[in-house]
Amino acid sequence: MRPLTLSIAAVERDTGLSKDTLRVWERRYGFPTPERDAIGERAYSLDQVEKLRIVKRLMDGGHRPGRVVPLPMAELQHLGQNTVDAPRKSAGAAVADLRGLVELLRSHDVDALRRHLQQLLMRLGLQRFVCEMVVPFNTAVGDAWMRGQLEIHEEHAYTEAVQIVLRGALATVPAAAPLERPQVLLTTFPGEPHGLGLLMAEAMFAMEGARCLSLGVQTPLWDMVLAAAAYRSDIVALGFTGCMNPNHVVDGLTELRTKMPAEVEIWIGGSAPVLRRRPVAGVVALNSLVDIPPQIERWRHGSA
Amino acid sequence: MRPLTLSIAAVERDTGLSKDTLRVWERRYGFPTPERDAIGERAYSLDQVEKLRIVKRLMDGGHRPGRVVPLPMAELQHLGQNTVDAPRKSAGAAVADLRGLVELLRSHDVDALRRHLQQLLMRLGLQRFVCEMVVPFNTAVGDAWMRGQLEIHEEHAYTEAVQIVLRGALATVPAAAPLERPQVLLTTFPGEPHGLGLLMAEAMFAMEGARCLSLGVQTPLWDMVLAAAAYRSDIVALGFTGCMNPNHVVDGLTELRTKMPAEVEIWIGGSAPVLRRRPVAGVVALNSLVDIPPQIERWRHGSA
DNA sequence: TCAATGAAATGTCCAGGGCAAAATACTCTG
DNA sequence: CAGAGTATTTTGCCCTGGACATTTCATTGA
Repeated sequence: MRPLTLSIAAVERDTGLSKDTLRVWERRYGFPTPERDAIGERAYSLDQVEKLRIVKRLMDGGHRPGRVVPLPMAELQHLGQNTVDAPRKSAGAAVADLRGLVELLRSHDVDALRRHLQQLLMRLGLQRFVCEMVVPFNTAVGDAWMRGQLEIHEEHAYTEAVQIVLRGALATVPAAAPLERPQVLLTTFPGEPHGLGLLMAEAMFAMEGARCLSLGVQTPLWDMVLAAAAYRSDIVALGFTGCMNPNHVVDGLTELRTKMPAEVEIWIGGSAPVLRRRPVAGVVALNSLVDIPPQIERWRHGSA
Repeated sequence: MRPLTLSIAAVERDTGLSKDTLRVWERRYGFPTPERDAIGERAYSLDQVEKLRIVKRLMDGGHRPGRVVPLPMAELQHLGQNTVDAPRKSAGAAVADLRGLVELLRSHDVDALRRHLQQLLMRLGLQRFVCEMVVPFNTAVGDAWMRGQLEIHEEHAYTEAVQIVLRGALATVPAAAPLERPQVLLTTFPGEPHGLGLLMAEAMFAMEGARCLSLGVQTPLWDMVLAAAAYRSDIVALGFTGCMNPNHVVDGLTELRTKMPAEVEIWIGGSAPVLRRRPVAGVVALNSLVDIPPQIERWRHGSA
C-alpha cells in the first residue's frame, strides 16, 4: 500500500533538505543511498527519509552534518535524548505535566487536550501559561517526536489546539487604544511557516498593553518596511524556528535592518539556534518570551 | 536603501518559481535576464522579480509560460484584468462591497476591518458569510494586488483579520458529539502554506454538524493516513491554492489515494486550477464551498 | 592562555544535456 | 464537418560534476 520509495522532490518537501544538499551528501558522506528508478532518477526508501528527518532535527539543534549523517539510527536517537535532557530541567512545567500532555496527545482526544490547556490557562493567567506551560510543552512534544513517541500528526493536532486556546484568549484581551505605544508588528520571514511562536509573543505583548498587529507568517522583507510605515510601528517582532536556513536568517536581518528606519526596533526570538550564535547589529535578540515585559519597559523608558 | 538585486534563492522564495525553472526560462525565453554579481551568480532586478510574480499569477490562472513570459508588463496587466473580470460578476458580494473592503484595507485600519467583517458575519450567518462574502473578498483582494492597488502586507492583514473572525465564530459553534458522523480531517499538503481556505471549509463542515479536526497546514501524506486511522475519520478534506505545483498535487493525491483505506473519502477544494483540469480517480473535487452541504448529505445517505 | 593561520567542512550555485508528461497542432476517417 | 488518433511542441524536472564563499575546526606560535 505504502509506496516503497520517494522522489528527490518528495524528500525535499518532507525533510526540508534541499535537492542540492541531498545530492551532495550522497556524494560526500555516502548517505543517503537512494535506489534508481526506471529512468535513472533517485528513489529514496522510507527508512532513509526517516533518518534524514532525524538528522535534520539534530542539525536544527546545532549538530553538524559530517558528524551525524554517517551515524546509525540508534546513535542518532541517543544523541537526541542527551541534547534535550539538559535544558529540560530548567523548564517551568513539572515533568509529570509534560508526560501527561504527551499521553493525552497519544490518546487522540483533542477535546480533552483543549480542555486541559484551557484549564491551565485559567489557573495561571495568560503570560504564565505561555511562558511556563506552552514553551516546555513545545519542546516536550518536539522531543517526544524525536524519540519516536509521537507522530507528526499528533504534533500538528497539538499545535492546532494551542493555537485555538491562545487565539481565544487573545480575543478577550481588550484591544489597546489606537495610539497606545509601542505599536508592535509581528510576522516571520518568507520560508518560516511556523506561526505559533508569533501567537505566543503576541500574547505577551498584548498583556503588556502594547498594540499588536500580526501579519501572519512569511512576509517579504520589503513589505515589512512598508507595513511598519503604514501602521506606524515602533517594533517589528520576528519569530524563527530551526527550519530556516541560518544564512538566510542573518542575511535577511542585515538587509532588513538597512531598509527599516532606524527608529523602528527589530526584535527577534524563537528556537532557531542561529539567533544566539550570530548576533546582528541593531537587532534585539530575545532569549525567551519572558524577556518581553522588561524589554517593553526599557522601550517605554527610552522613547519617553 | 533597498537592495538592487536578489539572488536566485531569494527569487525562488518570493515567486514560488524553482531555481531550475528560472534558469531554464532564461535559456529558452530570454527572460528573466539577471545581471551577474562579483562571483558570477545571477542577480535579479526588482522589476524582473515583479514581472515574474505577475507571470506566476497568470500561470496559476491557466496561462502558459511560453505565451506570457515574453510579453511586456503592460500586456500582462491587461491579460490579468481580462481573465479576472469574467468570474467577478457571478460573485455573491456586490461590487460596491468589494471596493469598500479594498479601501478599508488601504486605510490600514484593522480594527474597522475586523468590525466590518464581524458585522457581515452577524448579518448573514456563518455559512453565507463564508460563501458569499469571504470567497469574493479573497479574489477581490488577490485581483487588487495584481493590479498593484494593494501591497502584500495589506493582503496579509486581510487574511489575518478574516482568520480571527472565522476562528472566533468557530469557537462558538457547539462541538459535535464525539460519535457524530462524518468525522472530517482537514489539512493541506506539504508545500501548501495557506490555511484560510481550510478554515472556511471547517466553518462549512461544522455548520453541517460534522465533527471536524484540523491538523493545520502541511501534513506529510503518510501522517494523514495515520491521523485518519487514529481519529477514525470518514473524510479527509484538503485545500489547494495556486502556489502548489500542479504535478505535486496530482502525484500526491494519487499516492494518498492508494495509501488511504478505501472507506475514507478524500475531498479536495481550493483555488488551484489543476483541481478542475485533472481529476484524480477516487478523489472528490469540490468546485466551491457551497458544494459541501449537499456532499455531506450524500455521504450521510451513502453510509447509512 | 589566547590569538592567528591553515585546513576541512558545508551549502549553494552553475552549465548544459536529457527525458517524460502534458498541451497543442495536425491528419485521417466516418 | 465532427471526432478520434497521432505527431509535435512545450514545459518542468532531474542528472552529473565542478566550483567557490563562508563558516568551523585544529594546529601552531607568542
